[in-house]
Amino acid sequence: MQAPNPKREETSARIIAAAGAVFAERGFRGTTIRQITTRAGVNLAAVNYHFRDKAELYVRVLREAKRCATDIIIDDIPGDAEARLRGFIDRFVRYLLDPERPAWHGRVIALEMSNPTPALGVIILELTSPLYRDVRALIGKVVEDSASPRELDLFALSIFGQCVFYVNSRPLVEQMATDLNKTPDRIGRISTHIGDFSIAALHDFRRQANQPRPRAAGVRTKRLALR
Amino acid sequence: MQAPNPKREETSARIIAAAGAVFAERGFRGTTIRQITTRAGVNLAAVNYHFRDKAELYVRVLREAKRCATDIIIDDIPGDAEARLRGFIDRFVRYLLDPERPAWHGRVIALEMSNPTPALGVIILELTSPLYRDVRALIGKVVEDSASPRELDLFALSIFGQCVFYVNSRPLVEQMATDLNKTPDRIGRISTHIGDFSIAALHDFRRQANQPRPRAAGVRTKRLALR
DNA sequence: GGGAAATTAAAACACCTGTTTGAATCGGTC
DNA sequence: GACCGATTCAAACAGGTGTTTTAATTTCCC
Repeated sequence: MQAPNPKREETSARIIAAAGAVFAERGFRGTTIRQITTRAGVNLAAVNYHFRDKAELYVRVLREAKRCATDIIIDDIPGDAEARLRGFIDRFVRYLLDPERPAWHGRVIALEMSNPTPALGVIILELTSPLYRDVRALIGKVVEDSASPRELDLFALSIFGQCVFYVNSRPLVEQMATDLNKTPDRIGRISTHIGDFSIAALHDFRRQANQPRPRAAGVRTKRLALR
Repeated sequence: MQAPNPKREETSARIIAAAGAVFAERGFRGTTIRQITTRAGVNLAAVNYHFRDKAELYVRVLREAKRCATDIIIDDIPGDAEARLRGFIDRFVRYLLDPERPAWHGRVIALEMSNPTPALGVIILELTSPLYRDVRALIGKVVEDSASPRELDLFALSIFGQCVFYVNSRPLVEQMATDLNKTPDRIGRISTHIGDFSIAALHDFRRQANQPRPRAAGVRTKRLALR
């Protein structure tokens, strides 16, 4: 009624919703247009009519996932650097795992990163780059600028890695940590843990950086003679 | 010459090598038999002749990756629990990232875990289950049995997550941590970092568990009012 | 209600997929 | 050299893929 094409919006939305779910489950290559249209309850040709082709539909799905990720921005989180880092982790984990939102929002992005298509560069990196940069800067504040750029990267990757693992290797998580999945506030529990775990490691790094003589010389640099 | 079927062994091996590389790059569903046979320089029908079908070849590839992962076992690593945990992390990271081995060994398993096929249960979990169990027990020793089963799971997942991230989200790692990839001993640097990061977090947990009154009450359990 | 545009529907298209076929070639043995 | 099983090869197969086509239907405006 409001737009010149009322039905168009509806079926487009239904296709995107169905496509998001299937893409998140089977990846771009593993998904067929017939799976999408069947799930959406629309005709097979609808995808090529409303979107140009399968690739463009995929881009639209990624864009939608990206759009819903903008509220992860950490500018509005109050408190000191540590609290803001905890806040980011909480939001990020919820974005990835919260069943309230369409389950595919986080997973379709994680899948695209582990199995990239040409869409990776134009969409995903646009989303992750500022996020990564902000988190990296935040970590720098937590350790009071005592880390080198390379160390900042390692810290950031450790934090991202912990978060993404739950959605990227879900079968393993569900198989191994069986009683964790039964926890009532599972997501909150995970988020709090990753925050505790990471903050503790960063504090330890800052402490060792501030006292030039490490408490146990050689421990941090000990390399193992293996293999 | 040695076996009753000299050529058979050779082309089988070439197919497995080529298939491993392609499967690791594009996943099971995204890989075509023609890609494999072209890369291996063998006839198209060779796959169905030497292996029954594509699925069985995939299982053989996973089995090969699993076979080469057996030397990650941590029984033979000397030292205390902390040193053994560091040793495991080092071996695991090298298994995933070391370009010396066929690059697909770790990645084909990581891909299978993020995008499972029916082969997941019968191969991958056979490999990861004992690994996970051992690491979990090792963590228990590091924190001197002060962690609940659920907390042990969270710790183990944090460590695995950090390691797997580098191979699972490789595009992001390469794009973001640019100068890390230029580091000469990149893999050793990563392994050492994950060890430091995790051990520090575990030590902090043990310290707080041993002194019943936490140094800053409320910090560990503080939940953020976001969204 | 008539008519033009937008949308849906069914069918077909060309192409690629995994797999099979049957003949050609190779390897060693008598 | 002739034989025979094992292996390779080119060709073809049935089925599924993304996409296009063409007609039917709906929607909205006059």
